[in-house]
Amino acid sequence: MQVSSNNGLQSSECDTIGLGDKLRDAGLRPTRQRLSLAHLLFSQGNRHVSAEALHEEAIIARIPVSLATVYNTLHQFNEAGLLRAVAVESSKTYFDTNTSDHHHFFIESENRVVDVPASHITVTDLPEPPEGKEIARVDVIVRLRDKS
Amino acid sequence: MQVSSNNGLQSSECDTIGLGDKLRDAGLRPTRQRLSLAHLLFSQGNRHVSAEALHEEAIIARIPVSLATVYNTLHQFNEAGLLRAVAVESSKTYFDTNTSDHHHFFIESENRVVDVPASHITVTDLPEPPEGKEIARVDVIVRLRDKS
DNA sequence: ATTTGTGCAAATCGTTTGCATCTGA
DNA sequence: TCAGATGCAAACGATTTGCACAAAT
Repeated sequence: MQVSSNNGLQSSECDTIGLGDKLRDAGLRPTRQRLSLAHLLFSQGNRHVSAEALHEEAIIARIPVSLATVYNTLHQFNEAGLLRAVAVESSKTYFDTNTSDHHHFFIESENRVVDVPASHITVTDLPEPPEGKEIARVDVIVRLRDKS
Repeated sequence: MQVSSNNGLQSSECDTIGLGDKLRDAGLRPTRQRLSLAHLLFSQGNRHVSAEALHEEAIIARIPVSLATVYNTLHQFNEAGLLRAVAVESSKTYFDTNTSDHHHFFIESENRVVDVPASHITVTDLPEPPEGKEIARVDVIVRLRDKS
């Protein structure tokens, strides 16, 4: 839960070096705002953020970045495989920093996405995909409601 | 007025009488536009429609109905359990006329939702829901991409 | 210097809402 | 009658886009 980020310049190459390479490898220029956002996203364990939430976080951390850039960045990260957009029936889009094979709870009352605890859920008996298609991935959403 | 509130008779492609009862049972007044939309929705087998698509269909079928009413109606049907909103990562909301327990393909290249052929897909090893929550339902989305 | 990213505001898109007008029971 | 439905247009929230400016290579 460390939040304080050096606003902008990162002369200390501790973990921003890794991020820089990560971005470069993904074909993205390691700019200030991309590095900052990447830091917010990837240095706090697995997260599920909306663009708006990340933007607010950035502002609070005194990282000057516009909402448009946050959207751009999230999509670029998503396409680069650094993030994963989660499919939930909600007006907003959520991005998951955990790109490994796993599934989600969706808490209806809070509009919140949570990882399903490790390695639970097994999907078997998958159907044949239609002609000319292949399975890109399988998403399981366990929708939770408040116990009545 | 007819008195039946049984569930035995399903109207797939019959008259609007069955639909009228269906709506009445759901606590919805069987108005012209609701009956017409219900007819479009339920007399053609299982469908996955967006509000806009259904609206266009209605216009083409010379059923005068506003887009706002289509939205209202879809949501009312959804809450009444006559339809099911499908969670896909897409800007639009899709409604499924098949309310039974089943799962979906999502064809990325066409932004289209399709039922998974009967009774395929088994989900096991479901996790314990967090304290105070219960599982409302489990959705599986098999995302398909064009075979490369 | 050239290319790519960024910020801002305006534009878009899907969806919702306010309100005056209709309609079905 | 009269609560409940409908249509329209304006309002809305999330996301995108156009373009001038700034930063990275």
